Amino acid sequence: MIFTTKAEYGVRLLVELGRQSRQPRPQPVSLKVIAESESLPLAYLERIVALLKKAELVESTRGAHGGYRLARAPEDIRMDEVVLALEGAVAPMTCFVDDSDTGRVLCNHEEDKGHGCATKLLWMRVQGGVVRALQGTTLADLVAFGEHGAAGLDGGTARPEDAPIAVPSS
Amino acid sequence: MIFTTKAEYGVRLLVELGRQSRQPRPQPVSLKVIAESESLPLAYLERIVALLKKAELVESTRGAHGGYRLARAPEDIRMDEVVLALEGAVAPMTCFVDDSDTGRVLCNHEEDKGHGCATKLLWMRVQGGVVRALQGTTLADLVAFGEHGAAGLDGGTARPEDAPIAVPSS
DNA sequence: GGCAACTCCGACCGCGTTGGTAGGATTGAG
DNA sequence: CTCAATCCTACCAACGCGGTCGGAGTTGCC
Repeated sequence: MIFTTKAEYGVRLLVELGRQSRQPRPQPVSLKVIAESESLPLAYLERIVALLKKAELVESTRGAHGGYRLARAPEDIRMDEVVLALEGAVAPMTCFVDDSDTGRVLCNHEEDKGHGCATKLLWMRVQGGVVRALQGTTLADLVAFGEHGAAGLDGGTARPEDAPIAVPSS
Repeated sequence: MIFTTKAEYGVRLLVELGRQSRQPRPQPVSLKVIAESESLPLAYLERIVALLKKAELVESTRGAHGGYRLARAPEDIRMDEVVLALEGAVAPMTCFVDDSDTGRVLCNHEEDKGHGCATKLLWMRVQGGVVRALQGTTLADLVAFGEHGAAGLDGGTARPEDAPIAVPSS
């Protein structure tokens, strides 16, 4: 499993806020409303939205009739930011560490007697695929998708026809 | 983190076998040799290679001078098969279940009052990216990459220039 | 002022998975 | 026979995930 429920719930929450944000006078939405609307545990949502706030993706107003709203327009919220805030990072393997100077990704066991870590090529490609999907999707896309149904699902998704990639018996 | 060490060790193991398989008279390689060569725990490797054998990706000969060898040529071993055997499946979220009749992926909470689960679009795109990277890479690619160094890393990988996607403080 | 509705914050906890280890049974070459 | 290898099952510590609880701070409204 790639993502946990943090990402799932967090994105659902943002979509809900994104719907509200298009109204003429967008009022802040309380977590209680969202929790009931999406059938999610309120206390858990609180911790999730805290991550989004720390990343400056949402803003909050406290007190009665308070709540949350988007810090930017849905078109300007890319999903790589969101997932980074919620899940911490998208790295395919634990051996992927960041060289904090250059920002380049590299592998722990590089020095394996001459030939570098052969698996690196694979993990780089996988990560590239994930990152591209994340960067190419905005919150506005998801909000629109929620309205119009399944339209746009095939845009760059290329659902594997021959390989089910289904959940096995395990 | 997307993959566990099962995938990491398993792929390393296959790469090692892939190197051997190109010799004129390919002898089976014992796990002990691989474990020492890659600095991996032998007992754990045994369990991992069992998964590969069950998926008919490797063959074994028992007894003295026994060991493992690839069941096919490295060019015919695609990484989606390998990861499926090792990790069980590649699904971005727990809510992705397989409709075992059609093989189509769908989501648990479809009926959210009219507008379908809006996050589905995102997870489909992500999964598509992963699956395409996995299907587009063969064991032969990894073996060749291990020899020639970093050549070929950019082939379709599109390393994100502006987004470090680095491991954060967490 | 006081209450109710919110956000905020830290501690706690059961559970399943991950990453190993231990120990032995079986098989085959020399 | 003996040694080297695969095979197989059980066991275990540590960790992260998903979630709860209780309380403290903030604000609108009567």
